[in-house]
Amino acid sequence: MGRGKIEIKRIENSTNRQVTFAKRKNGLLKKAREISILCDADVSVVMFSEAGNMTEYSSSPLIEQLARYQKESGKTLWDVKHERLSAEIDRVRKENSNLQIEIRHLKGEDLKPLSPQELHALENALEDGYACPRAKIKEHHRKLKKNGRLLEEENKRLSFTYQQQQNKWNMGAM
Amino acid sequence: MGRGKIEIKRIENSTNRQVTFAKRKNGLLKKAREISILCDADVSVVMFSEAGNMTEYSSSPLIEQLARYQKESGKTLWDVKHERLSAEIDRVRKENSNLQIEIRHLKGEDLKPLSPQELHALENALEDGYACPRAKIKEHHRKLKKNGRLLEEENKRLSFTYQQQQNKWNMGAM
DNA sequence: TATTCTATCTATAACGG
DNA sequence: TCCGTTATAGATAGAAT
Repeated sequence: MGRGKIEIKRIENSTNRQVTFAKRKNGLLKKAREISILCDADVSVVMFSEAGNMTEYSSSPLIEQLARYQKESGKTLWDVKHERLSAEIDRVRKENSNLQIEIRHLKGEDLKPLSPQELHALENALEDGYACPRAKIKEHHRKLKKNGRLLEEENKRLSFTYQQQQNKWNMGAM
Repeated sequence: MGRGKIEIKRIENSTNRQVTFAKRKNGLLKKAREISILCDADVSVVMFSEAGNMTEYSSSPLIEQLARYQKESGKTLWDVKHERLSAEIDRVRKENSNLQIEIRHLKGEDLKPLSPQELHALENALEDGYACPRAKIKEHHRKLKKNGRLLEEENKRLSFTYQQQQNKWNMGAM
């Protein structure tokens, strides 16, 4: 819905991502309210933006819905919490370590333990679309500098114009 | 949306109410999935139909989102015994997210938000010592292939020697 | 009761300020 | 960043099956 169709995958542009979040957040809350009213259902929605801001909607106190959830699902949220949290820490730590390895590989370090298949995948990651990152960075940097120069020039022009204006006024005042 | 506009109030006809619940439930779940993917957000939805049937969607384990909810909202859903575990998860998650950003930068993506200082640092990371990772990878790959060939040759030599040995023994036994 | 159809209504992507 | 607008994609009410 919108001027163009979009694919459901992470929006790479951070500004667009935030804008879309704000819009869709409201849409989701509206839908949640509507279904709870229309169909006499209990609905809770809890959302965290990337930045960690929380939004919640709950047609009845969340705590009650959770109690109900426990009863229905047979999952004892509180009791097994410790185990699940520990498991999650393990998982996230492991992910962390994998990410660090990936970073080393992208920098060309620690390649020895890689299988030929993995090396191929790594080469592809660097070739397909990404080309040489260094070149991309340099180009981006150049662009920034260029913009910087343009702004400086504009600045000079403006202050010159301003100076002329001042001079005119001063002349008039004499 | 539909053949006619409807007012947002309890649907009195019980059959319609259930049909509408089934349809809108799917719609809500779809929207929840979409926003979590598009905007990299954590989203949980818990719904109970009138009949008490539960449906849940959670982009990450519900338990964690509840822990997070508790922290953000200041509402105590249960004992805070495990706050340290939650804090640790948050910490490692945040680190993960930073690592993912670093990976994108190393691949030359998402450079726009970087300050000139950060760009310099990134350039240095790629230049100092690491050179062009792609070249390094290729070289490493070449070496592996070469080693592979050497091992093959060594293998051939060994099996030839072994064959000779066997022949000798066979001769002796006859 | 669940699914399918489709006319119609709603949400929202892209854009402009 | 946060509105408002508009064209278009998507959701769904009502009906049929």
